[in-house]
Amino acid sequence: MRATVKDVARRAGVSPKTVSNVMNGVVPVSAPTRFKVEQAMQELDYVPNLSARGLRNGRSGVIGLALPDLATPFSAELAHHVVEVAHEQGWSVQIEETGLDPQREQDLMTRARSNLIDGLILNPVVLQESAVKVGVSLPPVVLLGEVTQHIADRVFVDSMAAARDMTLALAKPGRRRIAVLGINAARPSSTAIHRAAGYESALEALGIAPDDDLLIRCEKWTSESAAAALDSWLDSHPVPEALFCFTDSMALGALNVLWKRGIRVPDDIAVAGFDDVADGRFAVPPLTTVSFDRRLVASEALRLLTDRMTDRDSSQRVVQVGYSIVERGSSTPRG
Amino acid sequence: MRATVKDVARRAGVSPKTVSNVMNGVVPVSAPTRFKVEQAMQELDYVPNLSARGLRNGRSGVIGLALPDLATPFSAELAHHVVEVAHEQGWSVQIEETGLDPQREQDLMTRARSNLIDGLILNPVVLQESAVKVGVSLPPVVLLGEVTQHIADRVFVDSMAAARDMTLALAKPGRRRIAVLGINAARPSSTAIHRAAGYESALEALGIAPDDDLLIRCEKWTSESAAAALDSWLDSHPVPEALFCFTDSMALGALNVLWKRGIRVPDDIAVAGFDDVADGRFAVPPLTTVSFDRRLVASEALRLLTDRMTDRDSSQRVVQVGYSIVERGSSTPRG
DNA sequence: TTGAAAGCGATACCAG
DNA sequence: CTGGTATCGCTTTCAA
Repeated sequence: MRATVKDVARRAGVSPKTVSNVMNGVVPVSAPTRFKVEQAMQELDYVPNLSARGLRNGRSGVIGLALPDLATPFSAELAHHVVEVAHEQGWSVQIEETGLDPQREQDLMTRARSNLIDGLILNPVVLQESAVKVGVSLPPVVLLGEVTQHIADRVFVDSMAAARDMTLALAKPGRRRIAVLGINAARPSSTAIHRAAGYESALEALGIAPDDDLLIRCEKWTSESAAAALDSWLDSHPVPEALFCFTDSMALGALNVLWKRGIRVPDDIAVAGFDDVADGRFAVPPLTTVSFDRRLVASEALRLLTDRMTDRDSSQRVVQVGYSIVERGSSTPRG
Repeated sequence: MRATVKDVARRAGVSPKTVSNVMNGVVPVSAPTRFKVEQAMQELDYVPNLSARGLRNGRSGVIGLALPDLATPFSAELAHHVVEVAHEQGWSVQIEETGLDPQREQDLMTRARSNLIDGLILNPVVLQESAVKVGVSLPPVVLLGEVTQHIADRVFVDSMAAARDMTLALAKPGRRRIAVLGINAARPSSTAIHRAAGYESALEALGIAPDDDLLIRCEKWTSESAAAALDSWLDSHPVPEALFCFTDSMALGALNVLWKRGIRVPDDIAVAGFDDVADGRFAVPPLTTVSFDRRLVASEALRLLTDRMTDRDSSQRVVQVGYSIVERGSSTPRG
């Protein structure tokens, strides 16, 4: 049987309370007592039962991280940073995948109340404003991305400005037929909406008339569906001068299709993505993209979350993380 | 304040035990009683406290998944499948990263005893046999990969046979100078050892004398370090006829370096990886690789783990998952 | 500074 | 089929 505080207390000749004091280190304990207790813990190979502690404290030491799909490089890199930052501060991370199912996002907010999670970092895809409202009385939630709501704390990158800047960068050498890949008309994600808006705003600034034929739809934001979407689109459209993909994963799929068709990048078409994932840096050619500090996103999210745990009533806080346009070989002549 | 079983019981006019029976559904409950209880739960917006349940049951409903680095595509895809499979069966998944630090793997086995985790799926990099031994009396552990030990259950792919087959496939068109990338001499991982052994065994079968100059070292198995390793190696070595990278991530880094140097793939050099990650399928050119069913790895690991929870004393079980050589454009002439 | 006892919320045992 | 009651392991009043 596993040792408990009682066992440790008995062996050390003290009370359970004292053992607890030694562990938590907030109430002062005399050096000899502390030593006895620590020795007893060693001898009994004592490990505290976190379920019991969680029950008593009302806190579990675990935060939830909910992402659409852990397998996409962007989510994976984000999760990596959240896990690292959280561990540094003594938190464990429970991973949830929401897929493309709005219901799952709802469910999660409920599950978060099961007290196995002290807070939730949620990267929503299709979260409606209503879903977040349910969350008011629940454990703290920090949203990642550009969800328009005014209740939960939030960390985001200005996707619209970034998309605008990227479009402008693609247009700079005089390119005018600029297509975008990633429009998801069926259930538009707020991210898609913002990036499309940035693209359109750039066209307007450039005096380029918007052309619906240059909006390439792609419901799932994976390399695979992006490749399929672009491939079939190219069957009925001429090659544009530039292609702005709403994520790097989609851009990698696009590069593959273009290569297969013998369309040269960047000579025949410039390609850009968004997120600056590792594989984009090593793509052939290396991918031009919008870069931002994912570790900062992770650490800010965690900061907001832990702050919120101690002060549930302060007003909503929003953190904006900067970005930069990184031009690589997929949009600039080989150097 | 949150509602408890007591509140629900009071409102439904029954005892707490009955509420519990309704929830767990194992003991029969009369229809009217069940209805009253369910209504009360609805009205009070009742959500069970999992910490309390965990304390009482000795089980938390959470499994741990420990990976070296969540940001690598292979780990990410694996995690994705584990999370999905686990959720289907009602488990939550806590993610831990071990990095390259053996100490972290040790720590984990201890942390798993904190009762917040009912079992652990561990993909070790450098776990020594001793580390697993500590785990005997602990919660169930399932190891992923080719760790040579005889205590914990394990799911693995025959890396050595796969590496041999891949080397033979690369050699088939008469290629003889076949280099490998991924030797990590400093702290050899068991995976590296197996794949290197497979490579050597293939050379022997082919009657090719092993050449240490063709063993390219690379301590970290990322695109980035692979690219750096290959780049500097090429400074002092002629281009080999083929390059077998121990993971797809490394192969992607290699493709990038070769492209930058104007070395054509597969015309000048054939390239292959291992793992069949999504980005490899869309690489330029698409990557030849060793493929295996990651979802099967995940589901088998979970099955072994849950079996072990109910029967801690049965003998070690080992599941081998098959593989196949997938030849794509990086090793075969364009079709 | 330390000890004794209560209680967090859910479940299992044993009656009825 | 249902109700009381003890209990899981830890922390936290309140006293000493």
